Amino acid sequence: MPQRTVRKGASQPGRNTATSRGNGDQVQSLIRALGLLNRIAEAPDGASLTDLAQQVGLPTSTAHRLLTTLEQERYVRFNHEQRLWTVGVQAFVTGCTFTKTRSLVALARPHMRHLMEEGGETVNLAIVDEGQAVYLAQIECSQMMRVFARPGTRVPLHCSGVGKAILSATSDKSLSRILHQHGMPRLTVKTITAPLPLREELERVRAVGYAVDDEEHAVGLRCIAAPIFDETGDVVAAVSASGPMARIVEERIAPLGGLVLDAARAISAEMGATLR
Amino acid sequence: MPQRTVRKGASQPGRNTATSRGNGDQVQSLIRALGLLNRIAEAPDGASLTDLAQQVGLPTSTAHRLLTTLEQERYVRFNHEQRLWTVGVQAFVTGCTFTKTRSLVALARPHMRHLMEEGGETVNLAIVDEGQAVYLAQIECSQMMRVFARPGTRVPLHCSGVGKAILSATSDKSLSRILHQHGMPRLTVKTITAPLPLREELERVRAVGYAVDDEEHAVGLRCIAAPIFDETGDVVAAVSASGPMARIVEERIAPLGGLVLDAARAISAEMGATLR
DNA sequence: TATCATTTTCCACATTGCGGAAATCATCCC
DNA sequence: GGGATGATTTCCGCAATGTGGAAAATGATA
Repeated sequence: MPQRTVRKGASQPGRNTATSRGNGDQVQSLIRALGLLNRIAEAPDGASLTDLAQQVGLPTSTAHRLLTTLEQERYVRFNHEQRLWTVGVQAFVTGCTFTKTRSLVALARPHMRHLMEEGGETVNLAIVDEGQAVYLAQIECSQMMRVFARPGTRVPLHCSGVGKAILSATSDKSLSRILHQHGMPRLTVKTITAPLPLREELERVRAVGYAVDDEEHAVGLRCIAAPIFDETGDVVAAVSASGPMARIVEERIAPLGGLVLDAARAISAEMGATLR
Repeated sequence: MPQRTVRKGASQPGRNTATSRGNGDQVQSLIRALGLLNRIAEAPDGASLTDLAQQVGLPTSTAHRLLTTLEQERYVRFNHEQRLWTVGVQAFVTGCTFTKTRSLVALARPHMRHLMEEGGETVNLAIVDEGQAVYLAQIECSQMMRVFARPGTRVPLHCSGVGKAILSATSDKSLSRILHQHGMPRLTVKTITAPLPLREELERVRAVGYAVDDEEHAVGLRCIAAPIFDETGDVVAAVSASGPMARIVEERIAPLGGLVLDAARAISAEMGATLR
């Protein structure tokens, strides 16, 4: 008897009269295909069919069928020489329209540019999603040594400038939930990895208005960030200016923090937030 | 008897013994879901369920089921107030990894930056896909008046700088196929809308090495572009510098063209192309 | 409150997606 | 070159899954 993966709905096994179907059910093949797509996106230089099939727990034939369908629609590409699957053009085209729908990016860009010019450092914009930050846009500074933070990248909240800025304006209940869900993995020796020190740190952030990430995410990197609010008063995003420790020295933190805070406030204001 | 959309394979209707299945068949529900996703991406500010269902030719119940599944995986978002579907974060995250896999972007960036600094205009990188150009990356200049060309946007080849640069290095056979497939829609009064003048124009492009888009795509916009080749000698992309007519005056075309050509050659060289 | 226009849920039906197995294609090692 | 290994691609019978009509909920409009 062929073993079938049962639906999420978890109907009693054995019983399969038509009426036993769960209610909140979704399209299986689509969920599986998107799972494959996510895995491909996670793999830095592509993944092979067998790897992918194993990762998502599907027989290769099924995975192959889904992949070729995705390929037909140009959401994935198959490199015949290397026999690796990578993300396709159409996924890029579709994905890029995300920022178009969020007027946030359009509103923020001029302020980000201004901040880059005043502060002289690369400026990033990130939004909150599922307890993580996602970089949306970047204005690069013209220095030789620059910070890399590709739009579309996810970063943890507990150990990044934008993350701490966001958390500083998050309710304690949400904070606990996020920490519980994602934990506090250590990325560098300076990463804060316990809730209590983090809460103390967030208290400091609230006091000055901006967060400082001091090599907590990557060695040699300093980052200053402030939260952005929407018209309901909720945090929706954060702006940051970041650069190498060698350039953003101790004395520059306060003035740069002021500039970042100004930019964040200006963007919040455009979003319809009432200044506090 | 419920009417079912038949598969691509086009087996004889009525006959549905197991053996009648076509060979090149794909997963229907996935194709439909991606179709919906594409439509959502095309709609500037989101689309309603009924609109979407109508556009892709599906009953609303089916469209709704697919959409909620896409939503569950965060590939689309549903705005409850406006009752509109828009592209979701995960589509953005996945789509952004496309540029990571193409080392082209990484190789090109430094040269693009250099070109922007030398030329003082916004620099774009676009690749060829299905007879169109897709903007991949942009380095903005610091002028107040800047050109907008969002990465992920598709543009026609016959009426854009990058497009003409690409076509200038395309075989005549491919050129005919592309023109036949996409036509030559008029975007401005200056758009070239007939094959013969275009071929003459491409001859001029080949002679000087760079293409000039003189308000053919958008009024007031001038754009200078050159093709990028890979190690096999095929065109894979183009770089461009673009700005307002008022700034890129007649006398600047030649020097700027030289800079653009230099950048394109440098990137081609990094891609392993042998200079001609 | 009544009417219309959407969205969401429900459910029987059979089409469509599934996966084991076999065939094909590449690559490596003797 | 042969043949063994590991991957991809095709095949095909089975029934689970996706489908779409219709009805129920929800919301907007008058």
